[in-house]
Amino acid sequence: MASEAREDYLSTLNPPQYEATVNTNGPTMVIAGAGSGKTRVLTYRIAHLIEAHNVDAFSILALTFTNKAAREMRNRIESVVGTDARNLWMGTFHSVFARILRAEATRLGYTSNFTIYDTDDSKSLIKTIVKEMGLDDKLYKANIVYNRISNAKNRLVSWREYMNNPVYMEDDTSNMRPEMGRLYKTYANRCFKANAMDFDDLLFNTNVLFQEHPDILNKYQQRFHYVLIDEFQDTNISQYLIAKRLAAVRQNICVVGDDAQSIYAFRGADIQNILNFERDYPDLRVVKLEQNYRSTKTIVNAANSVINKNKAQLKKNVWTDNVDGDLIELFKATSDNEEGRLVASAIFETKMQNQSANNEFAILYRTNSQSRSIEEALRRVNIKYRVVGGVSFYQRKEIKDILAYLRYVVNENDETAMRRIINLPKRGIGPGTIEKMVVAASDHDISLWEVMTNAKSFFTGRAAGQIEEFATMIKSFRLTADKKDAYDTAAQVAKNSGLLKDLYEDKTVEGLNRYENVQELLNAIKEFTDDADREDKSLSAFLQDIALLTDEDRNEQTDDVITLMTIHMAKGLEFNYVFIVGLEEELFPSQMMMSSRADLEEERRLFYVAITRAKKKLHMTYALNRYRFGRLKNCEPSRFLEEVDPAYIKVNRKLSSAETAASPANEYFAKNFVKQNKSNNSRKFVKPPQHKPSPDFQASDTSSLAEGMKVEHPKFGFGVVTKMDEQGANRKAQVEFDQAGEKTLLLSFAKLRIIES
DNA sequence: AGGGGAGTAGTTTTT
DNA sequence: CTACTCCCCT
Repeated sequence: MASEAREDYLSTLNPPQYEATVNTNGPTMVIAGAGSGKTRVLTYRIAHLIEAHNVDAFSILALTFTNKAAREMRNRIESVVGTDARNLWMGTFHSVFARILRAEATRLGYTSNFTIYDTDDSKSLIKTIVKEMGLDDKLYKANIVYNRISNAKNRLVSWREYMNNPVYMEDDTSNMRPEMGRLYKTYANRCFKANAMDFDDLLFNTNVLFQEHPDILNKYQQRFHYVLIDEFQDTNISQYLIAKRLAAVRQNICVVGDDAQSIYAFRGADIQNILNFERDYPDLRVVKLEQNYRSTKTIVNAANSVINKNKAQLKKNVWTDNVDGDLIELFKATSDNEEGRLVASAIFETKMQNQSANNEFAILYRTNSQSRSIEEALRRVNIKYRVVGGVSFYQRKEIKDILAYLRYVVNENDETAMRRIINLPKRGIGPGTIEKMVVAASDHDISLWEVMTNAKSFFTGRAAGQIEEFATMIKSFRLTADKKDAYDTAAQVAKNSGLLKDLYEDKTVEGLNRYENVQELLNAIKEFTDDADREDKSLSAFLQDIALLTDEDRNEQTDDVITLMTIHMAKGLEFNYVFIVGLEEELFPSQMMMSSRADLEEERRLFYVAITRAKKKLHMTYALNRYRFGRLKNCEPSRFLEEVDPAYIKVNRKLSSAETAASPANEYFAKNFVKQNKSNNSRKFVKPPQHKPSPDFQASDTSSLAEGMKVEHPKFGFGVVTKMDEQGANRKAQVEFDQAGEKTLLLSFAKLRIIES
């Protein structure tokens, strides 16, 4: 089977795909539209390196964004080149460089079994520090502080540079948070003392390592002859610099991405990387993949009509040879509950008509909290589903509790883990006592662990004895960990710590569930130690193994179920039938993303990603009322709905409720969308009168727009402003167009040329 | 120290 | 609506 693929993998490629696959040397950038065979190119390129150029798999470094993507790519390469694929250095940035950092940890003053803090760990440490420094925790919220530090690290700004940078300082002062720099410093020092790195440190410290230790950089430059990066649009500066340094000698760097699908700017991803890339490598080979093999013409064209509204983007023309397909169906619901019912019945109908399986469907939303009403509706009609994401297994409290024990057994300096477990189950060691320990440690300039082992000599009271008892227990766990494998240790910890007993005695439904979860964790550890191929079965090895895992690495659901997930989670996936729900202002686009153009464009890219997940048919829904914070709020349809070329949309009137709130957007729909109650498959539709913008059309500055002015709109033509609605960011104008009738336009968005004042 | 009750703030996305 | 914090009482 593999040999067959071996022979003709090249013949299946279209010309640009072929070009991107066989030109393996020198810097290359592949701009790949949605569904254009991006992964194919990447996998075949690697396969080609191994097969045709006899490149050693050990010298190829391929970096992806998720573990899942790495795993799938490795499997696909394996099906072409065989087991050689296992020798590839392939994984997420975080996992690959965590591995390198472990090997070189001592050069940076860490030990090789350093702990990796996840976001929760980081935030709880920040909370502790804010409290210790006596700062207002309403002002210095863990989220805000964490994001600020994270952004700095992702731009490679150390705490020292941060505190010396007047721009940051002024920024913080004007935000009433002048202590941010000190928090960054303290947080960084505490992580270091705890022998711990957070997610951002894994990249930040790799940069430090390569910068300050040229011999190490050189070693890895010699090792990796080829560097490939998937989802390049999602990389941040820190990640880009690592890759650039590694490829500096041979210049064999290949990046694949789609600027239109960049949806992680909030996490530091920088579209600028794509532009910098062209600047950094003048003799760059750029290949564009523009043919979409995934979706119908309707879907591809509708998606294009949306993404074209963005200003910041590379020129690209995504097209397809596929059939026209069904129109996009738009449902209006009166409430989130009705939205769920509409979706459920549409799924039911589609299944009946097309004999389609559950796993051909996906329901996509902006926020996880939207799944609830949908789930209820699906349950009512007995459609099986699974919710991807949300609280993952490794984030569950009971799992984090056990893992904190295990982490503390491995790393006695892990302060965050210690704080989590020292009074769990209750041992009479409260916040006051912990405070005393911290003071004693800093007074005598010793570690917390040293204080704990001799608690009675530092302070009196009943708690001191409890602490020593706890320390003794941890010591016994460490003895076990030294001699036995991960499973034996974990089993002992679960039993002797008292955690398992506490859970066992809780006979509520949730309690039972938690108990089962812990058992499942123990099973996972057993599986780990039973793996014959594994050399290191220590607890430390297990913790390293799971530190960067996320939920989807565990559930290999092959069941025939519908998938519910956020749009972010859906990136890279495809489904025959896709439902995008909750298309309402302030929800999608999210109200937190409406204040700047850049943010709004990111939301639009997110919408683009959602649309392009669909192969055969797309449904979109919005609700006029929705529960938020337990209160019923009324909502307006999303502006994004207006941005889809109406030619590709069919408004479903049969199912939508009769009365309409008189919102501007509703009027827009009433006027612009053609009602089509029968013939689902009809590809004929009446286009609304389309205006061709004047050749010299240019959007004017609309800040002084007033009633009575004559304007031109690129699509609606000429008209007169009949009413202004001045409301800060949501400034709107009502315009009576000669051809297209009356429209309400959002001025932050609509392009208008003022013809006459 | 810890449990219970009242009050309050928060929901954007994730390696 | 829920998860978290604060405060009071034992």
